Amino acid sequence: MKILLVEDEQGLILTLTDRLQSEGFDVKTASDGETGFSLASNENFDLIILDVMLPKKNGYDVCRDLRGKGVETPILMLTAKGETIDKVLGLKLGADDYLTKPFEVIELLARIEALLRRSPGKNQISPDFFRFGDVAVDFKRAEVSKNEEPVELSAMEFKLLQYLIENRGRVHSRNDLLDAVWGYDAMPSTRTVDVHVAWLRQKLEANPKHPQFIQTVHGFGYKFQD
Amino acid sequence: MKILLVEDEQGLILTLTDRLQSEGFDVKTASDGETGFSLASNENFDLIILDVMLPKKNGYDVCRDLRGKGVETPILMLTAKGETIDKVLGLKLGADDYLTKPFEVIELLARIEALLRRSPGKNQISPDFFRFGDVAVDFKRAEVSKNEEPVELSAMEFKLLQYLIENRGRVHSRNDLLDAVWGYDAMPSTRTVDVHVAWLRQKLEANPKHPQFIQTVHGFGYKFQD
DNA sequence: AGCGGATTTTGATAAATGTTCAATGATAAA
DNA sequence: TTTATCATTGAACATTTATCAAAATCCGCT
Repeated sequence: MKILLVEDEQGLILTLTDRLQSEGFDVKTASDGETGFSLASNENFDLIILDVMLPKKNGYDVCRDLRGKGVETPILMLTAKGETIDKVLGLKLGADDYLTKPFEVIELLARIEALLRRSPGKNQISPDFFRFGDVAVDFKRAEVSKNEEPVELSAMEFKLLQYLIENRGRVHSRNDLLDAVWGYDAMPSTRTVDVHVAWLRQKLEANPKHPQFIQTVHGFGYKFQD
Repeated sequence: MKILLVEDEQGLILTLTDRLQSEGFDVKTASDGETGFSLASNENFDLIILDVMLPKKNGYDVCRDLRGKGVETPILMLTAKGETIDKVLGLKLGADDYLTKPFEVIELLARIEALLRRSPGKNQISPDFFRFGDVAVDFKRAEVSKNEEPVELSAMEFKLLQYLIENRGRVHSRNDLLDAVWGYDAMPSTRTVDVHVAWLRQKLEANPKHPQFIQTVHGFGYKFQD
């Protein structure tokens, strides 16, 4: 589980990062609003912990703008004491929960747990469904749609897509893909994978020339990133 | 499987009803909260799809009150974009899942399947009558007619048709079909299924060369889609 | 049991569809 | 700018599916 912590108080960052990591979370931090916003919009977190008072861009703005961009990651806001009115504001802007400083770390953990538990789909064990951009993939039915329009994928295209999605975030060399998806044993070198990747981009990406999800990692191979 | 759809947007009602019915569900609709509530409390549904914004009584209230009355039918809430906080509220009130508008219909289908799979008494009742194109199938009598003219199907043809219809929408590999319809254990490879499919198409499709209902999914197998 | 017709299976071949490969041009790193 | 890597294309190639008819099987009947 990946958590983004947006907080400027150095001490709190250390305490929380430490504790969260020891709870098994993968933690990234940003110490100002702008950095937080860009991290949150470019990477897929399971939860965002967002302080209200931040340099450059305050928590409310970050929250509102993320929601405006369609980011649906649960957000837990941290407000300073006496900002009662602001809690409501935070919730209106799309936050999912809030916590008033100072707080007990254990309470934070409890709320995190609650938020992660109630975010459906995210913590699904066997994802038989996946959505990215305006593409929807149903693994059970071997069906893909884009903006409600069914997209026809060949069997290989579908298998490749499935593999990339199931192992998203990681880079796969062409050979790994040939091995994992095609079952070929280290065929010397070939453009087969490239061609299939190109087809997938053609059919699924908004702008195939500049793929947003099916990315190439120069010198290494390909990866899926949402 | 009976689904109650509580939604006030006429267009969405049509789209969803249509699709859900073609997936084999028995769909009833209510276009305001009160009607939805009374239908849900008086009849036994397997699933309720509940919009949040509704005339007369909003989705939250419907959800809370149904749970308060002891109705345990799984509820899938539809929230408008940006109502993030409301999702949580919905879950607190006893909803089982939610989906944010706009969504891809196949995502809704996937979530419905997941919810139904989770729910206990999932003994599916297969209808004893089915219609597609100008074909009518009577499962009880094992009779098929096309344009009122009786069509003679052999036993195997009929069983295959029935299986495809009862599991419509899903793709079945030849082996799955051999297993499910013929009861053969993974016979190596055979043209049996193909031939039977061809016969069904010959007898039932308007244009057997370009089947409208009994479709082939290259690389995967066959599926029935209406 | 044996016969005859209907049904089912099978394998061969044709048709449709999907995949691979190598050449070429484009792009990114050094 | 140079070099390495990647994207794209179309034609050759491979696989999968449709169709057909012969062979095998099943089934009701005597």
